[in-house]
Order: sequence, then structure tokens, then C-alpha cells
Amino acid sequence: MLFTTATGYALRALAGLPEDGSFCLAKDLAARLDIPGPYLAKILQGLVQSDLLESVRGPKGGFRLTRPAHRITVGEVVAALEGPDSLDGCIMGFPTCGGDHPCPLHEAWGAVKAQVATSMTEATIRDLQLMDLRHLKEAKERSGGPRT
Amino acid sequence: MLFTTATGYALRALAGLPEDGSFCLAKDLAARLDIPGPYLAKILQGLVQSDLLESVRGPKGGFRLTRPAHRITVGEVVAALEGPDSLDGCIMGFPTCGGDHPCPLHEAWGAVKAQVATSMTEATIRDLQLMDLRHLKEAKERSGGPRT
DNA sequence: ATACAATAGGACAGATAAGTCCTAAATTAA
DNA sequence: TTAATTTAGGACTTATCTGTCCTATTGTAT
Repeated sequence: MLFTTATGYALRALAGLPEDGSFCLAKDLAARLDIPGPYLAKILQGLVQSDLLESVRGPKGGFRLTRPAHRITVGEVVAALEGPDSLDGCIMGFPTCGGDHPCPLHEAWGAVKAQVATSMTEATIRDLQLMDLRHLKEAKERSGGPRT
Repeated sequence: MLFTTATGYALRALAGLPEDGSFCLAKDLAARLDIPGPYLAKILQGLVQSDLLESVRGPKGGFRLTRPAHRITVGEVVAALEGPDSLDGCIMGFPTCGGDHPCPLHEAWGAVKAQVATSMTEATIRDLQLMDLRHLKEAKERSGGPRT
């Protein structure tokens, strides 16, 4: 996987939050998305620090997005979890790979990175919600026939 | 980086071996490529197991390629170090990502993987030799100063 | 006020990658 | 044969990621 599992959890969690802006409990999210509860809680706390989530403590508390889902990009989430330059660097780890001394995969990897970066800035949490809804329904309606 | 540092070390080491088929000491390679000596030795031993290198112990011993450099692909080395399926899986780690329920980056990442995989099977150790790996050491000495 | 519910945050444990160290085995040279 | 050299291999640190646990803090409800 190109990203860490924590980043994957964060993306799934953001997409799994209710779309109506109501607060959602960490443990409910964890149960629904099948993510280790305490670990997800930690990740959500980090997303609060990154200003992608806001939280309220106590009863009726929980987490919710600070912005509409369609205004949070996948790239933002990845940058929050893995730093803004996670895609930089030579694919093979060559320290001197660059314009003067490109590695044999430099060009291909550069084009590919640009493509991924573009996709990440275009894809939003809203796009992930659409996907999550589909497989959640399939999981629940396993007997009821698939819908595309 | 897409690959582990061990894989990067392995690629650099294979490319750094003498082209005339003579044996090369692990510590000489490590010094020339600025790679931690004992760690490189372990990696070279693994490459012997993978049949990409052959070794001889004792004075006048060392390591050399089992095949000409142009007949060892980057993909083979990556597969030896990270397994043959290192590029499989959803880029975001979504368990349900697939043909039926692709994640928003599924298509872009799939194209990217195919491109990288192709490049890896086309690029050989010979191509890495052409990079002139001496720049690794020189660049290090210019900026950080030599390290034992 | 009190009890309860939930996040905040730190300490801790396990797995894996990265890197070091020591000893055994093999090869060469005297 | 003996000594020196070099790989083989295992045990041992160190760092990071993953995951758990416990306590404090904050908020709601009674």
C-alpha cells in the first residue's frame, strides 16, 4: 500500500461520518468500519489537531467534519497524516536521483506521481462516502440482491 | 519512497559491482556507496539466496553477479526483497476496493501500478550502472562530510 | 452538586524494519 | 599446520508504526 494503515483508517473514518453534520462517537465509527477503537480514537484526535475534524466531549459529544465532505480532499488527509511531501523522493531511494542523474525509473515515476497527486487533490471525502455507502449496503443486504 | 531502504541498497549494490565479473568485497561496496556495512552484508547474503549474487569466502573472495547486469531486471530485485506482489492492494488500504467497488483513486492507481511494473521489468541493473553511482559518495561529501 | 459519558493525552506493549555485533565456517597464503 | 581474511548466520539494539490501557478533563443530565 502506498499509504500507511493509519491514513487509510483516517480516510475511511472521515467518509464514514454522518453527512448531516451531527456528532458521531469514535467507538461507533470504529465498530461500523471495523477499525481498532482506541487506535481510531487517536487518529481522530490527530485530525482534530489538523483542523479536519472538530470534537465535543461528554454525552452527546463526538466528532464531525469542520467542512462539507466535498471540500476536503484526499490529498489534505494524506498530508495531515504523512506530511506534505510524502510522495517526493526517488522511487528507489537514490539520494542523487534528479535532473542531472535520473534513475532509470525517474521519468516514469515522476509522471506517475503527478498523476496520483492530481487524483488526490481532485478526489474528496464526498467521493469516498459514495463508495462507502455502496459497500455498506452490500454488506447489510447480502441477501437482498446487489444494486449498482 | 515506494520501496524499502533495503531494496534501494540492494539495487545500488548490484549496480555498484564491477562490470568485469570480478569479486567485490562487501565492505568496499559499502564504503563506495555509503551504505551501512553490516546491513549491506546482510542484504547481499539475501541476494545470494535469491540467486542474484554468488559469493566466495576468504581472501580474494567477495560477491559478484550471477548473470550479466543487463539480464537482471529491477523488478526481479524488488520481488526478491519485497515479494512478488508488493504493488498489489488498494492505494488507501480499503479492504473492499476492487472491480465492483473501486475507491476514487482505484483507476489512477491501477494505471500507475501497471506503468511502474512495466518500467521495472524493462529497466535492468545495467541501466542503473549508467547512472554513475560515484555521485552518491561525492554528493554526500560535499554536503554532509564523510562518515565512517 | 453529583454521576455519568465522552474526548484528550500520555504511558505502555507488540510487530516489523533498520542497523550492529559476535561467532562459526570456508578459503587463501605463509 | 597455522594464521589471516571474508562470507554465513544468529542474537541483539534502535526506531517507527500499530494498537491498548489508564487517567484527566470536559460536557450533559439528574
